[in-house]
Amino acid sequence: MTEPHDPSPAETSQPALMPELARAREAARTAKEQSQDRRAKAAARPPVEPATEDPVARVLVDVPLAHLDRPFDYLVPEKMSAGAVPGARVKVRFAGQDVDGFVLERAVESAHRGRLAPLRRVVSPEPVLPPAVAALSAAVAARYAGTRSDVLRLAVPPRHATVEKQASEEAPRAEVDVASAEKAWSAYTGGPAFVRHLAEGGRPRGVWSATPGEDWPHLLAQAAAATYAGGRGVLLCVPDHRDVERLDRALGSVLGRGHHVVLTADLGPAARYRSFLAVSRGAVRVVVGTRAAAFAPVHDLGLVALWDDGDDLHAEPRAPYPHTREVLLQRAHAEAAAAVVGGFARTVEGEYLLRTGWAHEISAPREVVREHAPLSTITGATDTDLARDPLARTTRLPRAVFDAIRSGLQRGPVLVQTPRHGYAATLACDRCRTPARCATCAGPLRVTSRQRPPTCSWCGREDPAWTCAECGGRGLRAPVRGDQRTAEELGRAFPSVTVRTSSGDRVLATVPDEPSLVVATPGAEPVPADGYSCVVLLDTWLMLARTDLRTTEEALRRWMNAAAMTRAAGRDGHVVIVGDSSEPVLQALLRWDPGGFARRELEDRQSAHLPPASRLATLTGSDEAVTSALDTVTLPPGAEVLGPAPVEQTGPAAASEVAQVRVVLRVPRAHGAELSRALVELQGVRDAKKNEPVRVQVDPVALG
DNA sequence: ATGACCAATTGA
DNA sequence: CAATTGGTCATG
Repeated sequence: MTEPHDPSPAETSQPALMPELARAREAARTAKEQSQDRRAKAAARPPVEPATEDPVARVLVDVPLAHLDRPFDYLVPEKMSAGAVPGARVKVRFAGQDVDGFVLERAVESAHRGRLAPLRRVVSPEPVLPPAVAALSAAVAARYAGTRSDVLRLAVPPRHATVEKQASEEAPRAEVDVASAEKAWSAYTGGPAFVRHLAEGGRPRGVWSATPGEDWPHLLAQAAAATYAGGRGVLLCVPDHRDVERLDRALGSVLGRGHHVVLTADLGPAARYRSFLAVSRGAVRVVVGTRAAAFAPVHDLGLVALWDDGDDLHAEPRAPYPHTREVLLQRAHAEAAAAVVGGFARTVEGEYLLRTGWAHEISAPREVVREHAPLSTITGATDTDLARDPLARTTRLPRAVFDAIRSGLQRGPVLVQTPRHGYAATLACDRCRTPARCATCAGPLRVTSRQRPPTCSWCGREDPAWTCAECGGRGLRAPVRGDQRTAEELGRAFPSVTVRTSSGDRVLATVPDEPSLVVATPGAEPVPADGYSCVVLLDTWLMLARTDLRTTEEALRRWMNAAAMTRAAGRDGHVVIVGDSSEPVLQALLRWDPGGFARRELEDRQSAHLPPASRLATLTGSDEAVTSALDTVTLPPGAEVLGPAPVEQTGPAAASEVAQVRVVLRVPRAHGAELSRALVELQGVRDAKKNEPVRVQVDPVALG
């Protein structure tokens, strides 16, 4: 979506696609029928007096069908003229039903040949869908081959009438010290210039690699303040609620009270709508939130900021599955705003923005990074290593890890990151840790019951006589110990120390600056008051055992996010990585080189024709549905069709549902827009024919 | 989705 | 030949 977006022709209501046909049909009806029709209508409803000014409203109706995803014209009764402003919610009669809709614009006349139905009701004159967001929704729908009504469900929160009656509290006058904002960014090459540019009303775009230990909420708040000082609005999106709270506090301390609002889905309907209205009314122009905030109608948008863009929480799980990064970059483009995409790690998409020159790099010189980085070491931990280490046999921890934890506990809190329980439920060789695969189809082996031998989760064959293809080993192990088990073991190894766990739905926000052990799953690490003295990354090989498109990138991101909480080497901060030191990704972690890793990863992806160099889309549905969709669709030149292949069923509903298959469509990135267009057309045709639905996903975030 | 319309198909 | 079913088209 970074390519220039042409204003969609679908935006304006067009004459009926086949006017001749429409006229012929009209003529075919007898004059008698028509006059009866009119008389019946006139009798049923008193004639509406059209508005004297702009009596036509172009309305986007809320129907889920792809071929109805275009504006329809309605007559505005004079009585509703004042309320039916662009962006207002209305009720209209559509195909014999009362449906919800948004007024996109008012017009003097309609290109529609027939009689216009009047608006039924103005639900509320509050302009909740301003033109910029309407255009954004159209662009996102087009990009993800979805419908605008689906996107609008994500973009406009449900109305709350009580809240709407209340006035929004206006932000006070801003007093911002731009010099201190520049100073906050002085560790980064080009940082102060970037901030100055923001304050001066410019639109710089940067991909920011934060140094380890960076107080990133403070820096984002300073960038926001600089933009705000120049009289413009700011939109900041972060992965989860804890990050929102941190950034909320940072904005409060930099901007003062009342200058920003928090906008997340978990605020609840009333508070969410209150925040939304404060923004849409222009009372407040700095917004921080999760992916639900990406569409917030910020006035005079000057900066969009995204933290940790690799976090899959930025991927919307509801159709059409837009990614916050793409939504924000589209906004930066369309609304001429600056953009910053930041993180400790760098995504290949971030690297691609640099490669194409769309954004420039904001990172610290090598010596600054070194100054902030902890001391990092890698220690091996295969069972053969452990067997040679008597201490490891009793504590199940390699000696180096045990020593590092003991030493770290002298100086402060110690974090142990362990892969999530069930993160990879597959089995692995207990000697070399190679994931165990089915001899017949190479699917992953799992243990489904204590009584049964290991079973392939793809083809279902049992494999009682498995041997490792790598080392010939015959022993299998369930690779995940889980955070609870790890915590118990550490408690026994360090009996006098407090052990806390943070994972799943029991996530700790912070941890005090005193000796204690914290066992956390990736992404759930509590923020230490003054840095961890030591961070241990357990079972790194396990995170790399997945077969997803982003396995390596995602693993490095999680490790860097944990390692970034460690004190600098100068303050005896130590990261111990348990894994294979020959792994290039662990070397990148050791050297703290997110850029180098992203460059290599992007090259690999380009040569393998994977995103972001290529654009992928998946079609999922029953075998028949997917096959017929493939017959119908007109793909752009050079498109590849991979599959169909059966989809691994997951979740509780899996057993009851019909078997699903999936095809992957792939085109060079330059043809991405054409692919999306083709898929929109496909969905339109299929919906119109009432075909069995096929799920279309453009740029799926995970592809196993 | 819902409904209207037309043509082809089925049943007596 | 009427009743039924299925495909196509339109929705303002």
